[in-house]
Amino acid sequence: MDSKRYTIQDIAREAKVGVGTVSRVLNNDPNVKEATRLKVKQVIKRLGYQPSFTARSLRTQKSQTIGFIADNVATTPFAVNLIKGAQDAARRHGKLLLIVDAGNDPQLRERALKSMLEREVEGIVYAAMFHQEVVLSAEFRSVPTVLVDCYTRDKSHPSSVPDEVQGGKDATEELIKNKHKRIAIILNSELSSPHPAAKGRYQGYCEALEEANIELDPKLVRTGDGDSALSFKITLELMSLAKPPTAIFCCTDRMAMGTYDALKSLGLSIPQDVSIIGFDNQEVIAEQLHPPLSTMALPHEKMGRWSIDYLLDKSQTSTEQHVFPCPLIKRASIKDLGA
Amino acid sequence: MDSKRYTIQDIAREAKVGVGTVSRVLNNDPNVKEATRLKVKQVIKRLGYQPSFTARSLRTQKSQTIGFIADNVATTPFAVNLIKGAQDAARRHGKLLLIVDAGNDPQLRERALKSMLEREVEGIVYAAMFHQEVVLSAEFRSVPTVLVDCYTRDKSHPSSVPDEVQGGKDATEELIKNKHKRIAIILNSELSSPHPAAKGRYQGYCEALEEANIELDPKLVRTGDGDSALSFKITLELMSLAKPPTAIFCCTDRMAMGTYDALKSLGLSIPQDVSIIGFDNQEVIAEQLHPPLSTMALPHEKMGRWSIDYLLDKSQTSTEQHVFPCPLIKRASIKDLGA
DNA sequence: TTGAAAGCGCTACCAT
DNA sequence: ATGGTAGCGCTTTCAA
Repeated sequence: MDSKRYTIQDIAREAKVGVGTVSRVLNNDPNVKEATRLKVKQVIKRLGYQPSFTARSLRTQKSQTIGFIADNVATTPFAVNLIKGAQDAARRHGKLLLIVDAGNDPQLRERALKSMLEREVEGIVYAAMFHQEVVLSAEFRSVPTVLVDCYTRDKSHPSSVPDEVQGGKDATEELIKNKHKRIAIILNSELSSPHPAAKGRYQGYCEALEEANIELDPKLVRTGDGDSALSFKITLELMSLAKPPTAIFCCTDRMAMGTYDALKSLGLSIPQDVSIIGFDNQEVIAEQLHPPLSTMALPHEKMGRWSIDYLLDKSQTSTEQHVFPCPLIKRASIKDLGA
Repeated sequence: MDSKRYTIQDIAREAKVGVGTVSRVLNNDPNVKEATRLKVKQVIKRLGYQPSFTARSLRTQKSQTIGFIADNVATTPFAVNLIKGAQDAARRHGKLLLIVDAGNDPQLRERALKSMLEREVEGIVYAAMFHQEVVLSAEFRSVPTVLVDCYTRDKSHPSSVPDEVQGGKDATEELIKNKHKRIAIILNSELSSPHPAAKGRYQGYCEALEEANIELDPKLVRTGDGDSALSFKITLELMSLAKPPTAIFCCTDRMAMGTYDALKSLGLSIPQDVSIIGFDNQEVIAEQLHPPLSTMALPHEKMGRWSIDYLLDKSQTSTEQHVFPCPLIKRASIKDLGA
């Protein structure tokens, strides 16, 4: 292994210059004669010298490192795009990410923060794996912190969240555009739950219906739990209505799986008999379903990217609450009734 | 924000002791009088002093940090358990993970390694997101490196990979145990491809058949591409055989989705008419499928955990190539023909 | 048991 | 344009 690390002194001695000059070469200081620069660079290359980030950090008080605390990556794998976005942005800025998954455990979260603070991170991004309100300890005030897919009640930290209302509205409008009038919605949780997703998506659904002058039929709004099994059952019930829906808005791609199954078990085909739109764009489902599922994408990658950019650029000066639109991903689960 | 960070000097002055003593208290050195220790601890607490990791690292040449380079987390979300396992192990050892997703780009990979080396990481774990051979630059020899879900041809780095053969064998045996004799297999890639998964799982399938004295029927072995669409088509063909299979081993849960669909479109039910076993235990599929899919789990979390433990404990002394078994996850897609 | 002092490898300032 | 030097905040001798 690494027999011996060279230091800036070794380079200086070998190149017969002062350490200051070596440092200047390292940092691309223009005040170095071209000849000297070349000479130094050569020695650096020959010895395979690697500057010590630690020493540099100590001196400059900049770690070039950002802490990323996630609340539960493992259980919500499709949210990894959040990390991908954050990481891409970090790389552009020349930073590295110290990532820890605190698994929704407040104690782990504090310990992670502490470890990161010790390492003098330049900031923290705290990411929830689904849209929710969070409460952060006061410690988070000691370092610039930006929130992703979550927010604090007092909006004291900058945050970025998906636009659930617009998503719900656009999904419904897509169905309306295709001349559907009897549009069922299967919510992903109780409207009374604290999670903004169900509430927002439902509100968007209502708004779209209203603007299109379609009367909301309470029989067509049902409450699921986000999983396929219950959605299967609900779909069966929906289709046994006197006037069954021609389209179903599943507030979760996972629920769409159950709905697909139920419809097929009834001998109905998608989208000929019933059109479906999902939400989340959980690729492994939406792309593998038969036919591929049209759905609203969560802007995970964009939110991740934004969080780093904002942290580095403006988190000192404001606490913007940024809302990202959820784009429609068209696939093949919607039929145009007007055609 | 952070008005002013205190240093060890501040604490020493305030507690009227030398910095050495403060340092000793910080590091739980037994050679400190209890009274002094208490006094110092009090000042530390009162001032909210946080030791600087950077300074400590510089002095001790230990960063307490490990680099984790992944080749493509984003496209293979179910492999995040790998990160989870690594991170849990790291926490137990009091280390933090510097994670970068190099997205299968060798150049990014080198840059990531360089950044990590600068930060004086104590080691690197390089993780592929599916089982494969990798070629690593010589740079990786300058720091302890352990491989996960991949290996180098010359086995010069310790590595951990899933036991594809055992997985394929156990999957097939589970079917045989349930009295199936006509067992089809849908491979996830060409046998000639460089990926060990298809080859290993197929080998396990052959071994299980042979040990049970079941003759292998070439008509029952088909080559898919890992996705549901092709698997759908293959399943249709399989079922139109003169003697169709009573069970299908899908080498990928995603392919099982297509198989489910095809079977249902034929009016066949699972597992009454045909039994299915998958591979990967991609939870969002296996759990949401109807009925839930029995499948072989990839030992991602265990491999991740092992990689850190091994790195910290023994990577200096050997280059073990560790093979982890793939456990069977029983759900409801297999019928016992003997019952 | 404790304090003082010497660095860890680097940057930045002050001379020259 | 360059060299010398003083720290950054800590740990670890060495003396006392």
